[in-house]
Amino acid sequence: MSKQILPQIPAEVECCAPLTEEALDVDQAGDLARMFKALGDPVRLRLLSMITSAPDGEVCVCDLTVGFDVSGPTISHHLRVLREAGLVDSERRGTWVYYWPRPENLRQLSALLDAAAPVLAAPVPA
Amino acid sequence: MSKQILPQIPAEVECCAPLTEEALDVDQAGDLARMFKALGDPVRLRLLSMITSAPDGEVCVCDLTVGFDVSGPTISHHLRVLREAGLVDSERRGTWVYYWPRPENLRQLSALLDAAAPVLAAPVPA
DNA sequence: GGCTTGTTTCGAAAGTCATCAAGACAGGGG
DNA sequence: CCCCTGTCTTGATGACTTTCGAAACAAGCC
Repeated sequence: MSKQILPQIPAEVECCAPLTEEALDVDQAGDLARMFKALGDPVRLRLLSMITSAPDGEVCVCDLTVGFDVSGPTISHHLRVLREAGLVDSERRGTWVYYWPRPENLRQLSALLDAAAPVLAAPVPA
Repeated sequence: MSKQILPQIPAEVECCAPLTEEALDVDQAGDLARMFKALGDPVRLRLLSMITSAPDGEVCVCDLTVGFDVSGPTISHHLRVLREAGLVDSERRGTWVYYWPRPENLRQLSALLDAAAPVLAAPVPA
């Protein structure tokens, strides 16, 4: 898995001017938006949460298909989107395929949003 | 839907772990996915970064339209998506409209991603 | 009142996405 | 070797998104 036939896994995006100091440039915004877009679907968000909350640090696809009202191919499609966005990685071991998170990219998104939330309580106009 | 084609997980075994974890439930995933989806566009990400990095804590729309290759109506559309997702808020004051961030929701997303990034001791399979 | 500038809404064209069914591919076991 | 189960790819389709120009709305100024 993680086959190179499919292009464009952001290996690891350069880190990372704090959002509070300077606005994103166009290239950064493109890479980051692809990761956020991958999170912008309820099925994918639940899949990721199941992957990241697995006690073993990885999950078999056979455990992911239960509990969703969508077909197997659709799950597979969403897992591919998550993988190509750089949020998870996967590997076939024997009969089953396992997925695990890529913490470096998840943390990058987290740090970006944390920096985006103003520290001082904003003097919000009424 | 599609329940008919989901084969029951074989009674067996080591593949299928408990799966009774604290994964997101369906309602949470829907709300959160709407916010992530709003971030999943490069133009919106740059808009948000300009809003959150503003020294005054807010930005006039007239300052946001410069620096983008898209038309005014398109900027307005993206700002509305960010506002309806709960990531920013806005107000008209006289001639101009101002936008500012909503830190509580930005921090919620940040915390979610931070929790999703495993504590790095995870024995990631080779 | 009418003009000017800033912002949003409307309507439409082009592109992207989620989803399914059907079938292909991979690996284990008879 | 063929079959069975698990997972992925293909191809199609309906829904949604991005974007625009044109028009509407809002507020200030002559």
